[in-house]
Amino acid sequence: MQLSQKFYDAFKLCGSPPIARKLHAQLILSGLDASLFLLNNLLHVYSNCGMVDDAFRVFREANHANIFTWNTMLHAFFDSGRMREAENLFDEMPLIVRDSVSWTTMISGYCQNGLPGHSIKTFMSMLRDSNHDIQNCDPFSYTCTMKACGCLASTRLALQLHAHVIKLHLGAQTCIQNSLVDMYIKCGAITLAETIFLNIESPSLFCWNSMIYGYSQLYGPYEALHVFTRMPERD
RNA sequence: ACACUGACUCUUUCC
Repeated sequence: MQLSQKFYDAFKLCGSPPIARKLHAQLILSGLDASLFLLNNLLHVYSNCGMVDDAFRVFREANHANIFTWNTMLHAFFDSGRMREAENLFDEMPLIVRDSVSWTTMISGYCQNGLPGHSIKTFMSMLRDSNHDIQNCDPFSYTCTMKACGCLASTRLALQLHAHVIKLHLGAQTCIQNSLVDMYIKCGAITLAETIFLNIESPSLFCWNSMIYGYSQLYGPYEALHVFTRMPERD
């Protein structure tokens, strides 16, 4: 077995700061810290262990950062609530490097840090600034944006996003349907959620849970329970 | 090198 493979496996298992540091030291000693692939994995390990500063040190010392390096670091900052640093990093990213993952990380990062309004603004920037249409058709960008819309509880915006995903022919994708249902529920627009839900041949667990939540909020526990009993598979 | 980055619901007993 290759040594690099061993590092890769060890990174996958590593969940504690002392082990992370030890692996880092051994990576340097072995000379394999020249491998960007392994450095990217180390970056992810540091991020998972809540060691953002160590992650950033690895990032700065990496000679030729690729898209994985940038995006992993971006996510690391948001994960630890360091939004300003995430923003700075995003601004520093060369435009050629930025991809739909970078944008989606920004959108979801703001939302997870309690700033759904920023998510929407970022989404608008994405549509405006990235000329590549392919980059604007990533379903993950829309699931994250719709989540932010739900947090804002804006039915008006929800309808616009809905029209947008239909126009891009993303409406048949399961994750998009999940997000549409949940977005409308969070906006309190249960009729619109039902319209989507009833048109899905086999709704996912995500959808069912969103509907149950919606009914419980609007009609109380008994109606919610009624929906629950109609689920084909309960867990 | 077919390995590395972002999602969508609920839950996750401190009181």
